[in-house]
Amino acid sequence: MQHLADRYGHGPVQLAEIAGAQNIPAKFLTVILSELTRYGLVDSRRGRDGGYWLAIAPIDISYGDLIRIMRGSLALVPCASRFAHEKCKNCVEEGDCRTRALMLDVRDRTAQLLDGVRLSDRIELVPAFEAEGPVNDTGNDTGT
Amino acid sequence: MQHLADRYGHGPVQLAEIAGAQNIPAKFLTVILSELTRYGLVDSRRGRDGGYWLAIAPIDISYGDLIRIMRGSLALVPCASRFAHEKCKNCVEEGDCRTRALMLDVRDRTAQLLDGVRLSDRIELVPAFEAEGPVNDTGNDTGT
DNA sequence: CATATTGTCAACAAAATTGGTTGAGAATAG
DNA sequence: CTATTCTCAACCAATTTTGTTGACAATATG
Repeated sequence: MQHLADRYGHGPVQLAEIAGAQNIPAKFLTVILSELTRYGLVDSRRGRDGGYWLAIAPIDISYGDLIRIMRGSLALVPCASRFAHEKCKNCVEEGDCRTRALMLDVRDRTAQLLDGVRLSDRIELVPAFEAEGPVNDTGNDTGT
Repeated sequence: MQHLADRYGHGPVQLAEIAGAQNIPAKFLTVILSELTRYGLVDSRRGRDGGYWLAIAPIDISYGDLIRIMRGSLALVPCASRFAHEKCKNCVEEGDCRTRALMLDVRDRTAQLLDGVRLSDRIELVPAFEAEGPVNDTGNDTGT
């Protein structure tokens, strides 16, 4: 999606290009892209010079929308979804569930962040984690 | 865990009691409780009048800790974990990954919330979702 | 029209995860 | 020594994730 957002307005992008950029098997990507197309997020054209492009301007779609469309909800548990609400199985009464109360809060915070970021936004990149250095107790015990 | 927190200081709680309260097969709960015991969150005693109790005072353990101990990390994707960091497979370079940048933010927000709530805290309960009423477009389109 | 190109889609399948069961112990109290 | 209660490894079944296969449909070009 981000790849398509970057190419928005520049005509169709071909499967092979996206697959290469995303390091994912081309055939598998067809499944994903076809799904996105069915969801209406992406348009496509077949044949020579065919490909995929965003059906919606990247400024008009947030990361929150994306997750809602593709995963059904931003919530971590079904009972904490605000729209696609569903009872968790084997759970206590919802009105008495402390876990649910917390998960609703987590969902709301996540939504507040992800609904504010559009596919067109320049996202502040974070440097890669320093892995397997000679010594790695560099004082950064920032939590998990 | 919440059940054990409520009973903290009142001696061992037996498997059967927790299984009943949590609506979960007793035999399955043994697996979970034994795991919690191995993780050091819970202590246990066998034999008559045996049972489980919290190894740590409920005021000294946050929901964030709980999730870190049991799931390894608060992050939704391995590369967004601050402590148990791991590369996601089939992913682009971490330093270039916008998804990771967002997921790190989500993790931080989640941590800020869950690290601030202790097992001993009285959690504001949320009324159960109104399900399957006669008409349910009650104007609450609050998002998913 | 023929052909090469490129997406579509249903069906299958391997691997991992989730949710759970079984059954043989081992500790503890009485 | 017996009843109670937790321990733990080894399964098992269902589901989800992560793909693969192959036949087909649309499009552009010559």
